[in-house]
Amino acid sequence: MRSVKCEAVKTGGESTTAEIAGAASTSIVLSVRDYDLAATLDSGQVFRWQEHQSGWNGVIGKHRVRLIQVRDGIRAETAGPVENWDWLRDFLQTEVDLAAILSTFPDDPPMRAAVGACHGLRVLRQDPWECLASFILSSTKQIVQIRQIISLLCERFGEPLIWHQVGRAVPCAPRTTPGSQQPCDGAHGVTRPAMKFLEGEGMKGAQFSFPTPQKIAAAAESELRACKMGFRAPHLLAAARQIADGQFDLERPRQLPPAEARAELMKLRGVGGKIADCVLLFAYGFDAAFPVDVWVERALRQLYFPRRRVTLKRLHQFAATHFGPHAGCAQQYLFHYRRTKMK
DNA sequence: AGCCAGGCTTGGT
DNA sequence: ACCAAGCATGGC
Repeated sequence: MRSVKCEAVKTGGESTTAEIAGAASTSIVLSVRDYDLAATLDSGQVFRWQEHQSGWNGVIGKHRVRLIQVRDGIRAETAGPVENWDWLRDFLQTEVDLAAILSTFPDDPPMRAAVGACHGLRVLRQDPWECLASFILSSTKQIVQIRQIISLLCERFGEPLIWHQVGRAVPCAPRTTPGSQQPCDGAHGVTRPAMKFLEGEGMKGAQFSFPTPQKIAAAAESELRACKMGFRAPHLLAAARQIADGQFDLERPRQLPPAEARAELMKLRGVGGKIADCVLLFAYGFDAAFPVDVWVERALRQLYFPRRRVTLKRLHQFAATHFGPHAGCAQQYLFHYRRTKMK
């Protein structure tokens, strides 16, 4: 039995429970402990989530979603009715036992400090293509700039989701199904959004799906450069083409042992060791993958090797042996701790 | 092996 | 208001 509470859908006084009854609703509360939504969505794993009026607006696949931290877990609201919320649980990884992961971390002062300062920080599970493309665009960029590039990319190459009805289109009239209560607005075959949040400023940048590899592959390099991605444009274009023409199978790394999956990803243009590690961890769920960026490098040097000269290679060796089977999660704590809580 | 490749932020004046 | 320096990673 899943630890999920289902909320009633407000449709003319009628009360339905999603999932249990197999009916669709536009909101749900995923009950979960030890989950800091803000820290998780703002820890350099994902780049499209915007905080707005004490909630977070974003896109998961073709779903426009608003997430709110509530007492017992995370409340989600969507644009259209949803019958099965597994995609949301998968993205948020709400069924992961965080305490069990933390118990595998090394018991040393730096790790205790990082964990103590970042309660409820989680590792998400992203779509491989979106994750790969995002991290190709991340190289030598700061998080604010990565956000801007991806936002432009989605605006110009993604599908508009403004009035998007998840699943099949619902006819305008007559009304028979719950969750499609609005009168026709002239656009046949779509319904109007159920929630206020789906209109206005709060959803800027969260109105488009992430463009497919096919869509990017068909773009001109100059169009991509116009999204301010600079020298990353040819990298993204080449990677998109490798995937679009079937030369590279995004599902393959999933079935490979970690080292081989990493090597496979590094066959893609614009993907080196660091970006491969990010995709292994954030998209494919290789829990031991340990991406080392400047923040993590600084954290490792300051916390584990103060006043000692250590090569980057040595840091990698240390990381590979010291942090255990969930090193990637440990890395996320070190990253967030160093970036937001130290000096 | 060292240099180059956007553009945004930061800090100095 | 303006300008220079810093960032941060893969490719040649």
